[in-house]
Amino acid sequence: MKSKRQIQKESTRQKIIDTAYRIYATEGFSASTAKIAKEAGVSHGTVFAHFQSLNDLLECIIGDFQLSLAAEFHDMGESSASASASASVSGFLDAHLKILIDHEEFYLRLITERSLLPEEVQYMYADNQSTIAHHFNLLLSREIKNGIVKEVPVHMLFNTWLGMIHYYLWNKDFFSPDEPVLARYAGELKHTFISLITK
Amino acid sequence: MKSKRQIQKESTRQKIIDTAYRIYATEGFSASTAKIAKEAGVSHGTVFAHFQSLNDLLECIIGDFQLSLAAEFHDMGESSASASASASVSGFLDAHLKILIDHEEFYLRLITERSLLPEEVQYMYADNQSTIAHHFNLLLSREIKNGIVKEVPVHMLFNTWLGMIHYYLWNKDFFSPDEPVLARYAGELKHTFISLITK
Amino acid sequence: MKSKRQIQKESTRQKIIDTAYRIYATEGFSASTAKIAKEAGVSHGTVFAHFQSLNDLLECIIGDFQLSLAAEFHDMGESSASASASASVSGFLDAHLKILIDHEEFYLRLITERSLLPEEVQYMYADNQSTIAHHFNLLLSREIKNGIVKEVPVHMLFNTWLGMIHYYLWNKDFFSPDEPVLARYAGELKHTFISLITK
Amino acid sequence: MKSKRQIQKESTRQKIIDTAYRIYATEGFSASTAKIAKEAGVSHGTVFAHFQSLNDLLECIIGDFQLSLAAEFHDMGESSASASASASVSGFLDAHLKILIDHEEFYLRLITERSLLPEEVQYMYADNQSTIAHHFNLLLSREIKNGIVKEVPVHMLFNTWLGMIHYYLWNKDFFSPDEPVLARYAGELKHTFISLITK
DNA sequence: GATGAATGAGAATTCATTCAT
DNA sequence: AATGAATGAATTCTCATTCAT
Repeated sequence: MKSKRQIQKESTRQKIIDTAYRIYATEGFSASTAKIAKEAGVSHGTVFAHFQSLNDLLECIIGDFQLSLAAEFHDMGESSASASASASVSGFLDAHLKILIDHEEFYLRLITERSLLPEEVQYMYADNQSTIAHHFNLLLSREIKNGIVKEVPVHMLFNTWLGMIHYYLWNKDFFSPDEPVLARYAGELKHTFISLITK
Repeated sequence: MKSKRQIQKESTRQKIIDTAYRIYATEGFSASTAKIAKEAGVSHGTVFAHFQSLNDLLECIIGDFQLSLAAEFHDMGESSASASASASVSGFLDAHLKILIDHEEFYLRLITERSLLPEEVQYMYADNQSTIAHHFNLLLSREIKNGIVKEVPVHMLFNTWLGMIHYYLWNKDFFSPDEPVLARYAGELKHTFISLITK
Repeated sequence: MKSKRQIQKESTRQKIIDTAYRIYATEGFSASTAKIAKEAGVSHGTVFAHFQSLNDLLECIIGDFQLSLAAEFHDMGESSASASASASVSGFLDAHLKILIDHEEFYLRLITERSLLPEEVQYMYADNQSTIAHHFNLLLSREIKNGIVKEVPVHMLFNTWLGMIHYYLWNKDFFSPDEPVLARYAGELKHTFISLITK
Repeated sequence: MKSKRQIQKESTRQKIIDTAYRIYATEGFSASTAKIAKEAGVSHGTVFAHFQSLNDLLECIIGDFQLSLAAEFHDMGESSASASASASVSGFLDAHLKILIDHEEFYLRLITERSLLPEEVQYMYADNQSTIAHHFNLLLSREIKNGIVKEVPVHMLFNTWLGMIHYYLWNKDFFSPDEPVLARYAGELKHTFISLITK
């Protein structure tokens, strides 16, 4: 049972988190704490009442993001596993792309402005990738055994796939400066990847 | 025949450039001009005596880097063209990797922090990539015609290759925190890529 | 009812304003924000917490000054109008001089360094002069009609009067280096002006 | 007999002086020594080989200006004295205006940016005015004795005249922002002044 | 005598962080 | 718990001045 005060506190904290997420997604991680406070409708000091430092805030925002992404990846894995027989690599790639497309803006900031982030945060996502890697690898291993996919170490296939996606995100300004990149190139990316991995 | 003063001036300029290059490579492009001056053993003002502004310094350092990289890429293309008949994709990938391996640290910063850099510098990057893409595509087109490489649009092959490399660079801390990544994974990357693109 | 913090904030702001006013009056408008902060007993950053920029500070200080001067000029006009029949040029000049005498130091800086000030501030000056010109011209027009004052365009009479005053202010160091000029020469200035304009 | 070296030296000095004068006239006294050197076609250090400090340069430039102005005023006085009988106040004012019109640009900088100048220089012109004042007063005294000009202390008449002129110069941006003020208002100024001083 | 590279003391401004309220 | 005024270190950049060449 939470006291009214605790509820209030958590609501404030959430307001800060939501605002920070939104501002970071749209303006990048160099946004000032003062701006976040203002947009969140709280005082500047309140930010530091909830987060010891800017680093803490970043860790929280980015950590939360990674967690929610991980959860989506997990669900994705589950659903493809539950429909195991019919689970296809194609369907998996679609699901993966969909998730990234849904969070492109923030994800893009994360990979393009990584150097602005505190060290603790910079590599958080590493853990995260393993969830998706796991399911991906299961699926691919089966296809390799079935003789459909080339006999390439599955982790390399995964890295190739992620490399392609990140390359497009990272060069968004080149590929698609004014609208989301992933949605635009999803088909081409998937098609190329499948062409490459199949015998 | 240079006067002593000209030599000294160029030496100072070079000290600044070298120091800036080193600091940018190790700490990233947000290093302050004051720090560069201090490490170079010159006064803060001297930096601005040689470069009108921080942007100018960045343009110079990054521009020089891009130019030297472009020159190396060009030579690489030439040598593979001169040995045209025997020119192999494999050799090309080796050459490409070698160049990047030689400049890994700075190249890593460049691709990691590109979005934080002034616009003028960002364009250089794009120009540069097209040089290598050109040679790469020529080679691959031939191999496709020869029926060795899969019929995938060559630009996608290029993007896949660069994606892989950048992915490993970008995740250096995960793949190889204490030593250069590319040297370590060059073989695996090349092998994977060739396995994928060949029929 | 103001909270303690509001009072303190305003007190700090006032400290900055007062100090800036004093320093500008004594040393001119090229005084640095650091100096103002130090003399005001606040940190340098505090100046920018209260004023977005140096320009804003100048606008505030000078604007306030102009406004208070304008108010005094306005009152002066009113009182001479209310006593319309008996309103004399002589009284008007006395009132005008009195106001300037009260603010001689800052007014001197304003007319001496106007060209160095940001544009926004420069316009204030012009507006201000027109207020006093208006009342002055009304009075003089009547006297001209009455045949007391020479038939010279009233704007030229105004310019002559202001020219005389500004000339003495501008040459304070020559006329009266150690004490206010206007107080010292008010009588002579007024007497000369009246002698000149009367037939 | 000057050695070649001395001649060279003086020529360099003169180049600096001429350039400084021109730049100060057109851009104001905040022009940097580096710019003056560059425009003069000499090295930055050369400026300081000829003038111990920026202040020295300013003193020289402004001093020279004052001297040449004084010389012109002196000649003006002589010519009006030589033609004594026919010398008129009107002619004198014309001559005075003409000299100022010829040097309006620099003179304007001198009176509008005085606060940027070192103290030693700020009041130089005081001495200068006495030359013209002398002739002016002689002429006016005679006219007063002749009953043409009002019996007002001649120094006040002089100050009034100078006040008018300075007022127009000082407010050039208001009276005539894009072309010289004095030439434009010379007639009006003179006419007003004469109207005022005559009985 | 002339050079011009190097200097270093400022200049305005930003911003995460603190703490009395 | 929330406030927000105050802090001060850090940033880029300017410029008169010096001195080895």
